Amino acid sequence: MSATLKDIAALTGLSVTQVSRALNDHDDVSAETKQRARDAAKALDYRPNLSARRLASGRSGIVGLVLPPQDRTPRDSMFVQMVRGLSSAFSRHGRLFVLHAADEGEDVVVVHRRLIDGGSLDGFVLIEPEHDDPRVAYLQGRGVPLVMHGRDGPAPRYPFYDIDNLAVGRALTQMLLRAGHRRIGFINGREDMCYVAQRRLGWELALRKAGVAVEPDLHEYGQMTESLGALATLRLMGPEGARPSALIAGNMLIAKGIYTALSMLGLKVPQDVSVVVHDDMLPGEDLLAVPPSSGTRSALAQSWEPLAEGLIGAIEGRALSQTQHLGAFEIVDAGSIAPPP
Amino acid sequence: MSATLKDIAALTGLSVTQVSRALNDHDDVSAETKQRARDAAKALDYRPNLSARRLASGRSGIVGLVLPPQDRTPRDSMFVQMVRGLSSAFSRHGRLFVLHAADEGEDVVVVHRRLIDGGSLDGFVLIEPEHDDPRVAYLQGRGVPLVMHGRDGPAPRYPFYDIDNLAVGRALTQMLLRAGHRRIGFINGREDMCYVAQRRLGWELALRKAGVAVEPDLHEYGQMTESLGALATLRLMGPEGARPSALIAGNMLIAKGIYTALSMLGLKVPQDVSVVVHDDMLPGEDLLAVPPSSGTRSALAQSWEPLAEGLIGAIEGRALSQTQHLGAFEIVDAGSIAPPP
DNA sequence: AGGGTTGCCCGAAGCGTTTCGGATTGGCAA
DNA sequence: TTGCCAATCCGAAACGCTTCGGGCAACCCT
Repeated sequence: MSATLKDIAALTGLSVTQVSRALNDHDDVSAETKQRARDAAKALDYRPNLSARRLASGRSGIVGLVLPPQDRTPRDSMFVQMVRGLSSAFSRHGRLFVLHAADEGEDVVVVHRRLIDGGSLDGFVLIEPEHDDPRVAYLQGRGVPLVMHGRDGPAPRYPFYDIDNLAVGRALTQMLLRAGHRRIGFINGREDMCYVAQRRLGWELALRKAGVAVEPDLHEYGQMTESLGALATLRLMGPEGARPSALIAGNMLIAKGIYTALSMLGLKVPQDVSVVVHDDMLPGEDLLAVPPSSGTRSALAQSWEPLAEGLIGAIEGRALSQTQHLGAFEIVDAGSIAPPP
Repeated sequence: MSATLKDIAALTGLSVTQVSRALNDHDDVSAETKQRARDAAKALDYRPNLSARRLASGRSGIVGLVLPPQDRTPRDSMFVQMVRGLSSAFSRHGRLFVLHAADEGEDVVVVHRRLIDGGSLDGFVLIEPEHDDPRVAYLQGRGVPLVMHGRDGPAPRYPFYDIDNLAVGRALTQMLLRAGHRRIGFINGREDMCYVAQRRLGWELALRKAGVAVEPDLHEYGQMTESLGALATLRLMGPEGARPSALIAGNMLIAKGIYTALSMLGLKVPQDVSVVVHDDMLPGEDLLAVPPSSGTRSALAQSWEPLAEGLIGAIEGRALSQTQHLGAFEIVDAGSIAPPP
């Protein structure tokens, strides 16, 4: 079948040992030998057998992600984006990235366990951190490398890539405060998501710092969909007197819902209501209909490369500080903010 | 770390050989021994090391699918459906299913090759067959098992799961012919998809058999989207005289577009135009707005299990006839057909 | 009783790789 | 000369599993 180390050894007259060390760039191999081994490898179209490598060394070069079972369609296209991005990032680093969808009703931890015990995967990308995530506990308990997309708390003890969501929440709020708004509604994401809590905290801090009382009724949790945006807007905008004069949208879908609801209510942006939004810049999400909005912006697409680097770092045993990355976000002004009426 | 065969052998007093054979249910092991081995395995929480297994036997128990790089978002949610379905089906059969997204600009065959050479995957699920598919040629050339979702030609020489798309095209056409229609438009899928060609053929055959001349202008190819449905409808319905009196939609999205366009034109279904559609019964595709339509119906969700069985059959060397499955489709009457005006 | 069959079991080899410990040089200082 | 060091190399063991070939009973048939 495929060429093996033995074939290269035979061809070059070296020993299997030395060929292995040469190809893996160990440092007790002369430059000339390394070259000879590499040439022969190329000539024979050698591909290392990952199973054998894994068996001997404990590393297979394959990493993976387990898709939680419960999620529903609105996020599907994001998952495909993610898989594409991670595949590509890991492949640039000579690793293989692979996705496994957990079965309905299957415990996610058990799935990870199966993948590890099978002896096939070197590490995992985790998404959607929970508070005191059981996956983290399990993987760390077994000494299996992981990297988290997002994080639980400001300084977790695992590799991660995240943006400063507290700062995002604060920035969005401050943009509105600066325009003179005092009653600022926030239509956020699911309550159990860590980044959602962070953004809410940012909102609260900004309000307090501006001397504005925090009204919990002005904050809405929910699955980040267009209908959440619309329904929550209708609710917030209900009683004329207590209406917020500005709204923060957790993402573009929510913003879309907000615009729909506001137009139903006959309210104009920004004359009647100001709107800001955090934009993940997901492509292909049929958002042509959404008017340009001010707010914060940070491409989710830029997280795959740092995630890959973080996981590889963890696998290779680099220090925690080298495997934790914080992404930046921009502030955009697109004219959806005006002083309160 | 994890328990090995040796541990079980030590615990039971059996040899490693016999334990291996017992757990793999070979037939020269007594029932009692098998039970003893299984009990010990459970007690020690034994999980076979897939790398070692693969190395020794050539099989890892992992199968996969390579996501072609070019596809765009409308299909994303279907991919996630598929990954979920396949994961679950294979896991029922004790296999691990895994997805790898090919990188932009990467040759799909090369990706398959990497996966095989790594020595990690036992076989592949292929989707979206092309004519003389290079992936099939490559995999068959290397003796790697595969199963196709769909097929190229009526009786390909590889395992597959498909429905009889020629019959679907014919059935849809005949439903309309029986109601008296003679000018029947067909808004189909992408020309390079095998099933699209089959359905078109069914349309042609039905028309000819009914003594109706085939007018190529009444047939439209394109990416199966709502906008294709709408645009193609506007085109077909343009010149008053040559209008078809009935339309066939390749899937529900196209049907949605058809309904939108017809209502823009002020045409009513079924009084002015009859509509039939093939429904893949994909959940979560925001089709609430589409009126119930007559046509054919076949749940895509039912293909994952036969696909899994087909691939496993191929891996285990079963005969081709046992690994080729044809799914059924139903005919539904939902009142979207009337005699031509 | 001899020969064949059947049922159950085991030792050892081998899959392709990494890695541990040592072996072999040549050069250079003592 | 001797001893020592660095630079290179190699043999052999190990990873956990499957499988080939054979062994040893116990049984049945003639």
